[in-house]
Amino acid sequence: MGPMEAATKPRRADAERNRTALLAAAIELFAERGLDVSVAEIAKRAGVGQGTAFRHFPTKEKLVLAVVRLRIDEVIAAAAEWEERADGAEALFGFMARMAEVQSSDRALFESAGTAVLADPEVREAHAQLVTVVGRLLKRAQKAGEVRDDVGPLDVLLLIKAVGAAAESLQELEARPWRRYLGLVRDALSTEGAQRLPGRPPTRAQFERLVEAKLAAGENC
Amino acid sequence: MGPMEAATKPRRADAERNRTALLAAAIELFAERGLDVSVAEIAKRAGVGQGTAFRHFPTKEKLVLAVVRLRIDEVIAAAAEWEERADGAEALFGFMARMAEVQSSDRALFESAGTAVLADPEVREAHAQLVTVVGRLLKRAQKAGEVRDDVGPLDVLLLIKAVGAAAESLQELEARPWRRYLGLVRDALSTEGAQRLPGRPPTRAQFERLVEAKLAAGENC
DNA sequence: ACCTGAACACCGTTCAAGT
DNA sequence: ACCTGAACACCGTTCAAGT
Repeated sequence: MGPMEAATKPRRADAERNRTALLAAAIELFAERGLDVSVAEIAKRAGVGQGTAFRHFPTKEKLVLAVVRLRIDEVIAAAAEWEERADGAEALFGFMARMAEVQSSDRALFESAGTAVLADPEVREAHAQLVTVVGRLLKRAQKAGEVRDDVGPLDVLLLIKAVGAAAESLQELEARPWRRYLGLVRDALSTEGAQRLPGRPPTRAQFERLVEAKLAAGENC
Repeated sequence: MGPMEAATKPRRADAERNRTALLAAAIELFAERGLDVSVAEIAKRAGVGQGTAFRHFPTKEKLVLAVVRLRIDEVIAAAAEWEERADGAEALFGFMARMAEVQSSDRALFESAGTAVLADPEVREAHAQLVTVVGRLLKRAQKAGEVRDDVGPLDVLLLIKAVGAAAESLQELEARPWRRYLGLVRDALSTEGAQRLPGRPPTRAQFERLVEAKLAAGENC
């Protein structure tokens, strides 16, 4: 193994196997029954002792965050795809639809979207990447004159979260309830009939400071 | 006491006092530290044994629902006020701003907005009232030609939830972050530049059926 | 009729003992 | 170096004993 792979420290073969088994079990169970499945059950489905689960993920939250990280990577890939496939508003809303769907199909990503997630360094980096690529999609749609100028990439991500929140109550009622609220967001972001917006677009720098302040203040024993 | 007051069954004096003390303590603690404060702590602040808490509210969820019910009553009152004070879009968005603020100041209302809340008969009735009065506000704004015709009162309530979800991450960053996203919703609901929306406005009848289906299926041991 | 605190089940987390 | 299951603390809920 070359020096480039130093990032992922080498693990014993069984440890590596157990880790991936735990992640797979967690993904399955979180998607099936939400975030309140017990770690004991995840460990059982993965075929390991519960002590092993806590060795790999020292807290349940860390396990959730590992799953969230995988989902964000998925979403980043989708954004990159749309960046090549289309342009302007089409690419932006194509991506937003994809992310809304991922969010609806897995509550893990949604429930922990925005707030404490950024405390985890890995998730933080993935989030930064996501903001960057969404920023590119947004800028192109704005340059084309199709999307209003007074919103930023973090607004876009928060709006996807908003769409998921609205659609959540209608989950079992329709196939893709988020389509309706994404339609409203499309009209909201359109340059047509855009009124002056209160406040300024949130920035990643602000987000970072907010997280650091929380980490400093919160004595999460 | 006349036959009209049969709704609220009479309680012993100490029971009545304990019940209100519990509710007051719950309101305080939920607002301060979120829904994860323990019932034991609520009981302690109310100055009663924890057994007493469970006698009045047989489950923690019931206690939360009682608080939610009070908040909904508050919001209904605000809607009625705006109905008298103003007209058209002004009244609708004045109300929406008020509800967004209540939602931001107390996570209890927000976290349990939309889904399982309607299983509780009291909350269900309050919710029905809320939908009715919001429907009136909405209809007037639509008649005035200021708000698009293809949305219903439940859309409005879900959009307020959405605004709260978007603003949540920015809570400590700005004073009233929801104002920004309510601004976007205003543009989305405006007749100006409204594109055809996928799906149909959700109805209360659908909501009721959804809840009944959940109650029938869910064997919440 | 209502109050109380001890007792129970469950879950996240830790750790001594194994390989 | 890693695995394991028993043990601990905490929380929602129940209940026998009190008034």
